[in-house]
Amino acid sequence: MARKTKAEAEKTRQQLLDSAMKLFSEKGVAKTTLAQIAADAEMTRGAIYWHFEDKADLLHALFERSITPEAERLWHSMTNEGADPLDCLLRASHGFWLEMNSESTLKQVMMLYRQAEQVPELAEKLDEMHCQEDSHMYQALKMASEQGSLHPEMSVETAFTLFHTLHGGMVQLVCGVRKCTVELDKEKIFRELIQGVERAVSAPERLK
Amino acid sequence: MARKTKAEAEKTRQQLLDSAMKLFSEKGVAKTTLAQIAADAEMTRGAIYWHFEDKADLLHALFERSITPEAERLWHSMTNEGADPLDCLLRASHGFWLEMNSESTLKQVMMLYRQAEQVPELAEKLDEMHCQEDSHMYQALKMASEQGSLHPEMSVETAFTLFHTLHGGMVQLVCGVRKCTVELDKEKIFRELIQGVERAVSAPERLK
DNA sequence: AATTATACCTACACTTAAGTTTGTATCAAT
DNA sequence: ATTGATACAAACTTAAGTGTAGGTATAATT
Repeated sequence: MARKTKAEAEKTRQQLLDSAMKLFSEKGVAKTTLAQIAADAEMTRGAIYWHFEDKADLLHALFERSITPEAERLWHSMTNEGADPLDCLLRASHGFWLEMNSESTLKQVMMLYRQAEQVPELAEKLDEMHCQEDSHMYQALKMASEQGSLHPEMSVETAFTLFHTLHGGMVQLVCGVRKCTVELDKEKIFRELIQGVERAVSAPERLK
Repeated sequence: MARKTKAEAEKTRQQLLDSAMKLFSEKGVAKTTLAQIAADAEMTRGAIYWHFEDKADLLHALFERSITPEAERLWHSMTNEGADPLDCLLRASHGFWLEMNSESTLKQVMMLYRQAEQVPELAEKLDEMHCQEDSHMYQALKMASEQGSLHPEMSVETAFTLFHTLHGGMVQLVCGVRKCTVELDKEKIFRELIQGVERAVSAPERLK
């Protein structure tokens, strides 16, 4: 076997990316070898080295393909024009948690995020994206604060930290090996959690 | 150079553990070689293989030395007999965050926790410890609930998840490569955060 | 139809880090 | 004082994974 048409070549490239995404997010970048990826895609390492320069380049390509779009989708849901900014954030968080808890690509992407921390090259890129996300969230909270939606003893920075930390914790809870002893109805818990967070950040008068 | 007295040998063993702790928590277990550890301790790998069976055994010894004591210290602070359980938890969380934010051994230990996830051997042991911690936190919250300290729309499970997730998020925030764009007065933020969490979980009448 | 560039596969060389063996200087005990 | 056990160092072996050079069949180009 040998040369294929351009379309076919692109298809194998995508398969390689699929397999890489699967294995990287499952076992981590460090513990996944190029041979394993090639095997999963029913190719050889030769194919990988044809389409990508090396392992880092492969990871980079994965970012370009799936992560950036997911990130954009995420913060679009946070900044729904017109609507109440605090409400948006709460809804977005709720949606985020629910989606993380399913077998979504978002979850896979988040798994990759964690793995990418190890690779300095990509850690920078991640930081950039995180900065943008953070900035959007911060802006939303600032708007909420200016509208008087925040609790008087809850500064914008604290509210930001609360959401920020909760998100990180959720990712860890779902993606991490860290099993939680207490298994229960996630849907209900997430709903109650959001309500709790609302009590934490909202101005009293906002909680009708 | 060669044989030393028992005291001296024990000293090098401790130095090896120190160096391992330092490098493991800094760069991760996978990316730290035994040669680097030996070099940092101004020894050779021979010394490591004398005192420990292999890399995993070295990690295991690190756990025995520092992690278990730290864990016990932690959940003792959560279950202060007599005092209001919810108050205990809130105080413990506050202290945890403050300590995590300094250059404490607790922080190093938490860094190790994250790294240990990669090693299946240790992941189990970690799970055990986490289960105990979880169990203690859960019990404290259950007591609080029975005393009517929890908000009517906040189940024990949800409160548990909130603390659990916040803790995980804090660890990630402090230990992770994930830099936070917004730098600010941590002391103030932590204080406000705890107050926020209290509003989230407490029964209305408890917030005099 | 002949040629060239593409899209791989195969095999091997190179690197890195773990693990093992051997050597050796010294402490401790007889 | 000799001997054996100890506490390492240094050299060697092994294994795994990366990177690369060469081959090859076929699509694309002329």
